[in-house]
Amino acid sequence: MPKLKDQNKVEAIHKATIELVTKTGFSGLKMAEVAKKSGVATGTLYVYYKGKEELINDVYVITKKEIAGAIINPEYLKETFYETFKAMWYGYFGFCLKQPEKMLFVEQFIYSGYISETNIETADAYFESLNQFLLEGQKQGNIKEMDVEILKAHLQGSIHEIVKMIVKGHIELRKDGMHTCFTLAWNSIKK
Amino acid sequence: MPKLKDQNKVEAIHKATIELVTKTGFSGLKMAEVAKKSGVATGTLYVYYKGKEELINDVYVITKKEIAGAIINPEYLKETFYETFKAMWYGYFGFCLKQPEKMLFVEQFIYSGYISETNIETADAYFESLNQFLLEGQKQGNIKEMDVEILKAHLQGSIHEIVKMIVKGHIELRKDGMHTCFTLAWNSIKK
DNA sequence: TTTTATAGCGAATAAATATTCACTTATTTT
DNA sequence: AAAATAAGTGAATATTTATTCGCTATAAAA
Repeated sequence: MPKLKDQNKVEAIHKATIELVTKTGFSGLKMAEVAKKSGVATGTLYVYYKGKEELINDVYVITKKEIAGAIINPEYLKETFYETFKAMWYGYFGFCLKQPEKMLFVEQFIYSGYISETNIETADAYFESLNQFLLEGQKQGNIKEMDVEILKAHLQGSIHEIVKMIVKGHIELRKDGMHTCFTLAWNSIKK
Repeated sequence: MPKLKDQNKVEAIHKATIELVTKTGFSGLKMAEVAKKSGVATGTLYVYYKGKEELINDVYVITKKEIAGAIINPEYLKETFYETFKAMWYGYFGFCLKQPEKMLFVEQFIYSGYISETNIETADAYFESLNQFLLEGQKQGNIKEMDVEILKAHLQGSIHEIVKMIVKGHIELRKDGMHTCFTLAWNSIKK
């Protein structure tokens, strides 16, 4: 029987793809660069993927799932809504700070049309339990009664933009900096 | 003496550039498409610009200036900090909602490295008086005392993300929807 | 009204980049 | 240890896309 595909190579290809797309966008992603950065030959990329588009779609779904996992985590379930929300917020903020390239990679695709509708739906489904959590918080009177999609957009937009500024070096995050940012978020949504 | 450059053509080229970059990113921008969309020949683009990079840089600075004008406007100066802030927030939210492609165009360039350092500085200078306004609000005790860059990132991130969701059709903005969004913003920063 | 300089054109060319393919290498099974 | 099968290679090819260039049209000046 034959040689098997190397999981390390797959991961190296994914990592290189994410980092390069972050810098250049999808159209700017060069297969030759992905190959070089991940330590394989260009031809090898076509052993793993049909082409550039399939590669991107695959990485997109995997990354979205990983992001969902950074927000939705059994460990974050606490006694009160506030405590759980706080754990989730810190979980996601921390993830973005540690791996901003994944946050940026996923952001790239809002209007691109490169990700297939099916893959977008698959990825969105990972976030369903977050909706449930927020709706329950509204019902219990913990947070403002309003369109949950707006709430999520507001919270995510704030985190993403702040993290971007930190990564760019425009903001220096001090000791209590993360808590200050959390307070902004909580004060905006609490009832 | 010769024919003069046609200002209508310049504007058509800018408009086409913004709309196309929004969809495809800088690397995905095709000169042939810019030409087609703006109703000129590809060769004409090179009468106006040295090449793709110069075109992008030019449009970037112009668009950043326009965005600054949507936030910083003498008409927005009111009696109280709250009222002025509200006018500015509505001004910018309204601008993004009306011309999301300009918001998205400028967003594209955070990590791209396509905009020259000089042009970034030129563009950033347009926002200086916004910093002054926020610092004054902190001194007067109207809003939280914290890094103004974080404040701006938080507010901008929220607006951008909400507008993106509206434009994508994921959120439907009802009668009082804009006010709901404003309340999120104000509650987060007020003291 | 003639001259002249530049706008404007778009097919041709040059440059960049995705993909293929004939070949080599490694691993598993027999 | 030989055979078989798929991974892995990277130079060659195909495709896409930026830029150039010889030409025409037009507006201002003489």
